[in-house]
Amino acid sequence: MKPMTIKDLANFLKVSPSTVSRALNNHPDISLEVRLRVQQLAKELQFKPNSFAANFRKKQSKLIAVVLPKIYRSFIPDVIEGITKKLNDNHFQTLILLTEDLFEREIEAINQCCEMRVDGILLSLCNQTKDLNHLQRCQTIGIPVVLFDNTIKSDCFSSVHINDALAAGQCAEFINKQKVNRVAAIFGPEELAISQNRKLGFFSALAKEITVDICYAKDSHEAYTFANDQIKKHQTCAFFGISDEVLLGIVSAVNENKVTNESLVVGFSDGLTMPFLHRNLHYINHNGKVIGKAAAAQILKLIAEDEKLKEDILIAVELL
Amino acid sequence: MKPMTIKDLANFLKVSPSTVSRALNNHPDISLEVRLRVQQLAKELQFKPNSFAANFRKKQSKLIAVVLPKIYRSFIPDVIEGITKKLNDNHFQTLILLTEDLFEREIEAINQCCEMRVDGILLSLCNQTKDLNHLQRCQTIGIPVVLFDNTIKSDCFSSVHINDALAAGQCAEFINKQKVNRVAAIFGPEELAISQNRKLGFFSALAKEITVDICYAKDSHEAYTFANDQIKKHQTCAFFGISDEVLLGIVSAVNENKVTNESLVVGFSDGLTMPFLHRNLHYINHNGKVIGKAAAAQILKLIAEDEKLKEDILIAVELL
DNA sequence: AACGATTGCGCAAACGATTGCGGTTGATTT
DNA sequence: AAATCAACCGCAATCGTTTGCGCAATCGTT
Repeated sequence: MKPMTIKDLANFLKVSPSTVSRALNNHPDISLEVRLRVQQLAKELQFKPNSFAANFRKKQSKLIAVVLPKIYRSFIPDVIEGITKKLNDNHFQTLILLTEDLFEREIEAINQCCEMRVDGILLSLCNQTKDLNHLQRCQTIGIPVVLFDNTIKSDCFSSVHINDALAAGQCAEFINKQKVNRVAAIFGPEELAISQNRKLGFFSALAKEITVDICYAKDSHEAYTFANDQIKKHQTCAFFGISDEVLLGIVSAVNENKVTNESLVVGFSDGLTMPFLHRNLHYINHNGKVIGKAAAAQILKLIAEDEKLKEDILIAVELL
Repeated sequence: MKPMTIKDLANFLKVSPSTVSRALNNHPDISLEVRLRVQQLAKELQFKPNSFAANFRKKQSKLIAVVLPKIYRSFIPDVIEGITKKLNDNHFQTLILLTEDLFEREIEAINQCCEMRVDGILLSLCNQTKDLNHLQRCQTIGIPVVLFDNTIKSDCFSSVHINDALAAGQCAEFINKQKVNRVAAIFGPEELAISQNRKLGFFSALAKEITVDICYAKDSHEAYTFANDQIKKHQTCAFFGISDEVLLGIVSAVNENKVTNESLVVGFSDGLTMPFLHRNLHYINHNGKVIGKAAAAQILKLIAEDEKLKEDILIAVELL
């Protein structure tokens, strides 16, 4: 059955289509009486204007694309929830594009966004991405972009993340106070900006007399192996982990070696899984929902404003 | 700067807009020569037709909505990845709508889908949902719907999930063989279909002489508390957990009571986190990616077909 | 050579909502 | 009483692409 159009309503009510349109949009030109009559019939008939036609005419999609490498088990789900909630409240919808951490797929995704005329892009870069040239097209078309989570420096695009160096420094200072003389620090892939920043912050704050064993782990398993080795070799009992995935490996090794209670584990976590597994875990609460909301808020701001200005937003975190 | 249109291209090439359109879509009516000329210029100028206009005209959005309660830490991220990958390969995009496990929000989401004219809906019900009346509108408009994960019986809509009862039965049989006489079984919220099905399958397969202590846990913490109690009360050393979240609570309790090595843990898991934390874990590999792909494939099939037929798809699983 | 079939392209009408502009009322002002 | 003005509503163009139909040119057949 062919769906109703604004014309059908207009014919039925003996008014013009333009009047129906304006009435439905609460345009002040339409008298209260007519407006109510239109709106009521629309409600009764469950009529909704074809948003295709409207968007086409108004040149807006009410769509925000979220482009990211993959939906890791922790953090990212929260980010997405934060984003969609914020966007929904403002009558925008969330589109998910996955790059699988491949640069070509990122380019492709960005192009698709342009073709679909999304109103904005929230982008978490994949690790191979070294520059932002592929975003030029967005700039010329005028699609605002906000970088989040995995970002690189840019003087064109807004970004949202936590102050990684500062937070890692807090972790180091906490370890300083614990009177340990050796710590195993496990970061993510070395080329990641996030790894670099946190490493810098960690080292510049850590007491000089503490020996550090470093590892760059790409997953839980590598973290586990390294932590296990360190325990066996040096009886290490203090650990720093850059993410929930890494922390999982650490805690697994600690448990298996039955040194759970003597061990101190510090790192970045969303606080939803890991504290269950280790009572002596101290973590920077890396709350995805907050970041997602902030990123969404920023893109909405950019859409609303005419002159797009860059703005780097730092989310405050605390050590729990 | 105003973006290029098909007319601009046409003027430049001294052909009609219709020819450009057909050339771009590889319509056989257009000679190879003209077709190539058009396509090359389009490539050079990075021209992409306005998909709004095209979709509007063709009455299709190339959008599939995924409607679900929330993005839990495990399983769902994989489902989403499976879906988007499959859809992307077929030139569809993924829209995420979160219901927060609220029935009103589910209705709202479905309505939004109808208004946006999505081409299909993948729906995981929220727990309050008791019937499928709110999907009627989709039926009359002709938007295909596929239920996945959390579903209820329906004779109109296709569904995709694993054979919960059978899989739970496999778990029970495994426990039967282990010569234990007591097991703590932890399910999810009692009203959930998934809980009911797995419980039924589990009990009908479990040896009669084994004593079962049941709990319905809504999160890791409740599972932990119950498991902890059971260990203290009955020295329970065999556990069944319905999900990764529940298993996390179990393993946490087991570890804390230092009965890790003596304990047997069986349940449903995606196999990505839990096997790390407990070496003696046997699990039904509840692979989200496979389910996501199957659901996406089904919705694509429904879109392609003219007469929408219902089909319940059972994903095979194995005990690892 | 005459006639039907095929190929290749343009014309113009959609698709459904929005919106600038202009026209019709009736009320208010001078 | 004429003029001014505001309040309301309709006309028609518009957004950019697709597509049914028609027309001309070319091709092949008897």
